[in-house]
Formats: sequence, C-alpha cells, structure tokens
Amino acid sequence: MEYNFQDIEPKWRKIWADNKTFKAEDNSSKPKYYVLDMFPYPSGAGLHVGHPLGYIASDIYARYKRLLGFNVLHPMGYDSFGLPAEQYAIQTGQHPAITTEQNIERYRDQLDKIGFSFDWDREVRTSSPEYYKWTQWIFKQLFDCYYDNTTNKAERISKLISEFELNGNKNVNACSDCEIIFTAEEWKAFDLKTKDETLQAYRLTFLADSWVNWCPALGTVLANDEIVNGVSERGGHPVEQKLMRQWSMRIKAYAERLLTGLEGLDWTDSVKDIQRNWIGKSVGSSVKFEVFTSRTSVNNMGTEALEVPVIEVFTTRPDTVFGVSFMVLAPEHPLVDQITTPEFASQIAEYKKNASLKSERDRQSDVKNITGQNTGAFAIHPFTGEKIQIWIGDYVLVSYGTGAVMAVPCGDQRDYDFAKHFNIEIKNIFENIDISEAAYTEKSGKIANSDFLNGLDVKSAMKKAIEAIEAKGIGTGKTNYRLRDAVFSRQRYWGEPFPVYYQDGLPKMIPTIYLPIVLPEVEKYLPTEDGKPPLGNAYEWAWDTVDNQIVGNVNIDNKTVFPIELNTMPGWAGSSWYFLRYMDSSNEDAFVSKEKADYWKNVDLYIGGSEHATGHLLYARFWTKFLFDQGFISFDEPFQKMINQGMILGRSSFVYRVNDTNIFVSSSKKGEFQTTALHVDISIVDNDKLDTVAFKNSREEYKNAEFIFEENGDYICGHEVEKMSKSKYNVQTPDELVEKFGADTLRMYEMFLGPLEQFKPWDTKGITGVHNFLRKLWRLFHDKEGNFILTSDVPEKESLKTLHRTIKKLGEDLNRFSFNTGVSNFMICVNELTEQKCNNRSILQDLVILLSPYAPHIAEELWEKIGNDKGTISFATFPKLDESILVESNFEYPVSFNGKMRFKVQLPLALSAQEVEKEVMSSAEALKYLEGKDPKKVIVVPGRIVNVVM
RNA sequence: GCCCAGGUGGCGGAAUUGGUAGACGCGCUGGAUUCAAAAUCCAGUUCUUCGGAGUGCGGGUUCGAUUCCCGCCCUGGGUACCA
Repeated sequence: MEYNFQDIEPKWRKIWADNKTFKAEDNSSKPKYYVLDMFPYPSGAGLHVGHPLGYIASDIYARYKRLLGFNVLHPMGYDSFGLPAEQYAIQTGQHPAITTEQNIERYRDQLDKIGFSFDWDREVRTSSPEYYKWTQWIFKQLFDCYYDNTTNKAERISKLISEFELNGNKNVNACSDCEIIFTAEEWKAFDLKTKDETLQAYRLTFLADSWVNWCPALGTVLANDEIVNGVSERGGHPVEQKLMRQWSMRIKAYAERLLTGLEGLDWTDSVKDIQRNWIGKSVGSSVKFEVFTSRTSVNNMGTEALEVPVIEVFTTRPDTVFGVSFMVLAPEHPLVDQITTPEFASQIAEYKKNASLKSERDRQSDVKNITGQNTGAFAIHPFTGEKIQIWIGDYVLVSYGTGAVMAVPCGDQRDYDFAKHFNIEIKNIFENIDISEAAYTEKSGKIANSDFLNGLDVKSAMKKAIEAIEAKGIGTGKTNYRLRDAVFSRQRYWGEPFPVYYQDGLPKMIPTIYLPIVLPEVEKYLPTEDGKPPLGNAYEWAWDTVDNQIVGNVNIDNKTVFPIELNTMPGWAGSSWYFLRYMDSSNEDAFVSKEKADYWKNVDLYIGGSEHATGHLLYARFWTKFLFDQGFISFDEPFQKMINQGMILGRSSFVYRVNDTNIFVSSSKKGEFQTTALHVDISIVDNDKLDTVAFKNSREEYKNAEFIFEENGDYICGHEVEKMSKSKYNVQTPDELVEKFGADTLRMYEMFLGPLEQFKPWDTKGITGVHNFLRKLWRLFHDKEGNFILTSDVPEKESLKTLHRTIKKLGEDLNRFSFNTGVSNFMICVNELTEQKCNNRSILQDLVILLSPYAPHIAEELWEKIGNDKGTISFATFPKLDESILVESNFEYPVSFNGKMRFKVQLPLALSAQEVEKEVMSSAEALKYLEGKDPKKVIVVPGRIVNVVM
C-alpha cells in the first residue's frame, strides 16, 4: 500500500477534533508553555501560502514542547474588527458582522486542513460582544487612572483627587498635560467642567483637542504608525493635520519603561531598535534665554514688573552652550509675534504665511532648502551676556521639544548650514578642530573657548554645564521622548463602541455592570451628511441613566438621557490584550482570572511579522504594563521571546503581448518585438510553461490569441518576484497543495524553504522532493506489496548511530528554531536508514516520534500501525539522546597544506597530536605534497584537522 | 544621512565556539527498469586553460577566515530638518 495521505490526514484530524486532543489544562502539574501566533484579520481573500508559515513553525514548536512534557497553551482567534469588512459594507450594504462571519468560516476551514494543534475551545474574536466587553472595561480602567512618576506606576484617579483636595497639585509628580499650578482651595472652587478638564490632563485615556492625522478619503483619523511615507497605510490616501476632539492614550507615560523593558526581551535587535527609535529618547537639558528687545528699553516708561519674554529650548548638547551664536524658533512658536521688531514684522508675517501653506510633507521633502527669517530681536546669552540674534526657520518643529533651538553652528550641521547661508557668526568651541568646512558633530575631543568648561571632554562638560544651568535657575537636566500620545478615536462603524455618554459635553463612563455596550445597527456605514461618524446614523444610540440602557435618540433630553460617543476604538484596541483572554476565554466576570493569568503568565514564544513593531507590539506592551500596575496580572511584558517570520513573496508569471496586436510572444523572443508584459494567472502556468488553451479560455479578449512559441513549441512565461496579491494573479492558496500533496508535505515544505525569518519567494518546484521524502519514509515500514514489515530484532549499530545523530541534530535545530535544517536532517536520516535496509521497530518508532511535530498525520498513522493503541502520538516522550552511541574511535583527519585540504587519513582518535603528526607526515600522500621539502610547521588539532605550513 | 538585517553553485539554501565550503532538496546530464510513459533505482553535477581559483569588492589578523577586524559596494527593512 502506497502512502495514502488522502485517507490518513482527514482521519487523524477528525480524531484530534473529536477527542479534543489539544485542549490545554488550566491546572496541571506539568510546567506550562505558551506558544502564540499573531492572530489574523479574516480577510475576504482567504489564506495564501504565506499566512501559515508562522503557524506551522509555532505548531511544530508547540508539539515539540508537548513531547518534552510541557502543558502547552497554543490557541488561535481572529482580529475581526477592521476596515475591509466595513468598506465592503459601504459598497454592498452587507453587514460587516456577516462578511466577517463568512470569512472566519473560510479561514477556519483552511486552517483545519493543515493539521494545527490549536485548542479551539479558547478561540477569541475581537468583534464579539463577549470579548469587547472587556476591551471596553480596560478602557474604563485607563480612564480611571493616571501615571505617578514618583511611584512609577499607574494609580487610581481617586488618589489624585484626594491629593488635589488636600494640597492642590503642587506636590503632584505625574505624567500630565496640566500646565497650571493650583491650590486645594482653588481646586475646590473649580466648577465641574474645569475639574473635569483638569482631570483629563492626567487620565491615561483622555479627551482632548489634538492635532490629528486626518485622512479625508477614508473619513477618519490615523495613528502615526498607520501612515507610511505621508499617506495612509491602507489605500495610500493623502493625510492632513486637523484639530479634533479625540480620545487619546497617554502612552508617553510609559515611554521609559517601554524602553528599558526591551532589554529583558528575547526579540531581534532590529525590532528592538525600531521601538527604541520610535520612543526616541534624548537626554539633555532645558535652557532659558531671556529676550532682549527694543521693548526692554520701553520698560523704562512702564513698570519694571513688565515681564521679560523668555525662550526655553531643549538641547542634547548643553556642553556646547558657549558655541551658541543665534537662536531659531519654529514659525508657529507663540513668542514670535511678540518679539519681532517692527522693521522685520512684514517679512516675518510673510515667512509665517509661506510656512503655514506648506504641508507637513512638503516641509519634509524640502530638506535641502535653507530658509529662515530674522526677527530683529536678540536674546541674552545666559553665561556670556552677549546679544544673540533670534531667527525663525521651518527646520525647527513646533511639535518637538519646546519649538525653539539654541543654534550651535560649530557642533550641529543644520545650524552650521543655516549660519553659513545667512552669514551668522560661527564660534569654534572645540579644541584643535577645523570647522571651516563642516560642523564637528562627534562627541569626542575637548571643549575650548567656553569659560568654566574649557579643557573638559564632552561627558564631563555636559555634567558641569547642566550643574551650572541648574545653579543659575535657567533650566534643568531633562529627557525628551519622540513618542506621541496615541489617538484612540476612529470615525468608523466596525470597531468597539466606547462605553461613554456625554452629559453637558463632559464624557461619562457607563457603569461596568451594563457592559458590553453593543454596536448599534445603522442603515448606512458612511459618515452622516453633517460629517458625524457612521454611528451618527444610528437611531438607538442614547444612554438612559435611569433605566440604565440604550434607548432611542428621540429620548435624549440631556437630563436623564444622553447621547453616546459616536467614535469607535482603533484596530489595535482588541489586539492589545487578546493573548490574556486565551487563558480564560469564557470568563464572564473578568477579562482573565488572576489565578489563570498567574498560571499561564506571559507568552513564551510569539511568532508573527515584524510589521507590527511600532503598532501592536508597542500598544500591547503598554496595556500589559498598565494591567500589571493595577495588579490584575503579575507580569509586565506580554511576549518574552518573539520570532518574526519573513514574508513569502509570490512568483508572478507574465505573457508578452506584441503592442496593438493579439499576438503573444514567448519569453526568449520578446526582444524582437515591442511588447507589453501582462500578469497571467499562475494556475495555468506549469514550470513557466503556459497552458495556451486555458489561457485562451481565461478571458474573452484572449479568445483569439495567437502565439509565437519557442523552438520546441512551448510558450514560456517570464517571471518576477513580488508580493502576493490578487491583482498580480500570483496567489498560491494552501488548499490546492494540501489536496495534491497532503498537509504533512505542505508543512514540511514551507519549513524547508529556508530560515523562518527570511523573506523568500514562493516556488512549488521543490515540493515533490519533500513529498518523496515522506513516501520514502513510508517505504521503510512497508514492503513492495504494502505489508507492514517491522522487525523486533536488536537494532544494528549503524542504525542506532543514525537515529541518535538525528535525535541530537533535531533537538538542536528545534532549540534554535532552525526548522529548515530540521527537515534536511530527517531526509538524511531516512536516506541512511533506507540504505541500511533498516526496518527495526525500536529505531523507527523513535523516528516517528521525532517526526511527529513536523508531519503529525503520517506520524500518527505509523504510530498506530506500530501498535501503540493510546490513541495519539502527541504526548509520547521525545527520544532521549544517548551520546555514548555517537562516540567514534576513529576520525578521518583532513590534511591541508597551507590551509588547502588535500587528502584525508583515517586515524584512531586516541592518538596524541605528536602521534597524529608522525602518522600523517609519513604517509605516501604527504610525501607527494611535501616534494622533498621540510615543512615550516605542522598544526594538529586532535579530532579536527591537520595543517601543514610549507 | 543615520540605525538594523542580509549578500555562498543554474535555483532554495547548509556549514551552531575560526578548522574538510557547497549538507539537504530542486533542476540538469547519463544509465537501469518499461512496449512506452509515470514512478522508482544507480551515477554525475561550483568554476576551471586541470596549474589552480572560489562565499559581494579591497585590505588586515591567523598555521587556517563564509565566520573576527578596517574600508567600500549592493539588496531589503526602519527612521528622519528630533535640536
């Protein structure tokens, strides 16, 4: 009987499902191991072969860990809120919930065919009310908390209110946008609205007017990580800045912990670097410069109390403070108009106008153009007392730091270029450094011409400068982060509704016992005509505070019935905590019980793409840290180890149409014509050879196509490696491959393609090699007639060696996640056992266990045939390596001359270096290469190599 | 520009601490089997002017470098007037 995967695979998948073989226990004496995949968004296109790559790797690892005796949590679910379903709804009127349900069914069907060992009882869907009830709950927790920089964690807002009532906010050290200092009396005197707004400035999620990235085409705001190269990530639409009242998340509060937390994680340097960059920490100091303007003299006419304007800057190089020869403000800086002298007023107005007309994007692309305008005003250097010019320039951004810089042209290239361009003095404060051509930006060397900093290296000068700045009371050592607070409102339908209603314009939380607040029905999924988000179309979207339920909008009286928030949450809300829900997916009383979270703890192995580095992976870390601070969970990093699988690229096929004709020319002859390359569906191309009949039938316009063939009569297509996409007709679904070769073959082939992390083109050419391997394996157990032929003799020594070498290699491969070499090692093993004609039961039984994580169906079948009636191989014991079997007595020494391997000599390993040298040098082969000369030196590394230096 | 990852036969890739470069598979070539084909099996397959040369290029360290160091080129990813 041949290897019949068509029967074997469905049989075992049914047994696994019926017996819930992969159900994870929440209480177990075994050690736990949590293997997680980034859950998919169920798109209408279904899975292509790229999707399962990571799932296969994680499944192999999960199965391996079970064999090692771990209690493995290996769940799967769906990130099922999202834009495509909504856009489909806009076009067709189909409710996104229905589309999503259909897509999930398709995904499940495809996933099931690959034989994953998921515990489906724990499935989560971010769009189900049972799930988003808890997303809403976490939102409420964030609303009820602020970040205390002294305790260095999130604290309840009630604690803050008590402090306000006691001492005002003068002693509060919190992450906040609150710019005023108030006393307890003042706090108590605030009206409700002021109190509310003051608290918003502290809450971890808060409502505020903020500049947002508005995408008119999508009709929604976007987070920074949803914008790529100035256009929306989805759809590539332009994005503009708009001031809107939006929910935000105070992720900035966690900037430092998000940064330092990276150190303990087993992630790639590249993802850690992306996050470090995104957080963008810079250490330096603030410095205040007093402005010296003509109005200072005007002071004489008025009172001395008239406030002198002060410009505060942030600098990472306080050590270069004596090199400051001018200042530059952002055009939008609030002091600009106040300090500008009358003779420059019109030019300044002109410059500001031009700057405001430039979009953010233009300003970025126009980097080389140096522009600026003198305000005519001067600042006073805090240490030298010199007057220094104040300019405005759009290279200074109002949104970063203080929107003003102290310009040190000798030490900063942009300042240098600016000074050269406008002919401003460049002071050299570096000892023996030539700055005639460019600024000196290295942080080495000594400081000169700098009074009390003279002769110091950068590090000491930095320290001393900050001390001096602080002593003078003109600034403090300070740390800046580039990380912005995250906008949390989306003007969309298909997302989590906020559990928020508005009373007198102030946001109020709906009590937890009434959650979830379920998404209302709407007739249209588009924004309303007056520009409200899609939820503005709902008729039943008001909160009745007496009956505590959602009621019709007609009942809104703003006394007891109030309007509910119209925005929904962004895509990353649900995915920021889903890994916790798997631990306790059906809990109706908590997002996860403390007990289960304490047992499963964080994810041991997380597999997914690195494209989420600045989005999901940062937000999930933020929420985890918050939930940890509040004592809901006992760990503050979600994903301990992460592997980022590379994308599988498609291999597109092309036909070449001779321009203005219906003639298609084969690849090698296309140079003779003017042609246009057209994508052709890869399903009608086999090894680059086009099925011309199928091609003609594929489209009406190709019906009468004519061809110019190769000499052998074939039409050969061109090819190119591109991202897999429907429009390029290069999508390969796993389904057809499973049908043709079986899931075990697909699993092993995807692993065999190359290292998991690498980007690689998809190519089915090699799949037969893997399939043949499985057939060859099958033949080890069966004779030509298909009889099962294992013997129970004492195994041959050679076969034992082969087995244990494989045990060793496979263990090593799995421990370093080298799945591709794992497959190779199975091939080597089966090749050797075939050669040895090994059909020994004990050897082959161990081999089957080794193979079971990679090819579970065939392994189960053979395991059963061998006579194991326990029902599944999944909990067998990973074979134990016996090193003694691998110990060799001889070694074939490679002998090199000047580093070039020439020949080999078989020698006992027991020989000493001297003995090896003697044996080798007296061999006939050696004499030939010595050509009668004496070697300069002979290097012998016992058990490794002999190298003769001539 | 800066940061990160990578560059090895016709192709995907292997070589884990510096020690036989090209494992394993595909493809290709020849042969066996067959009426024939598929399948299977066997042999070969880095290049070569047969001296050698060879892991993107040029240097260096070393008895010995795909591996370590310096400089450069290319590909992919991230990021950017960030003070």
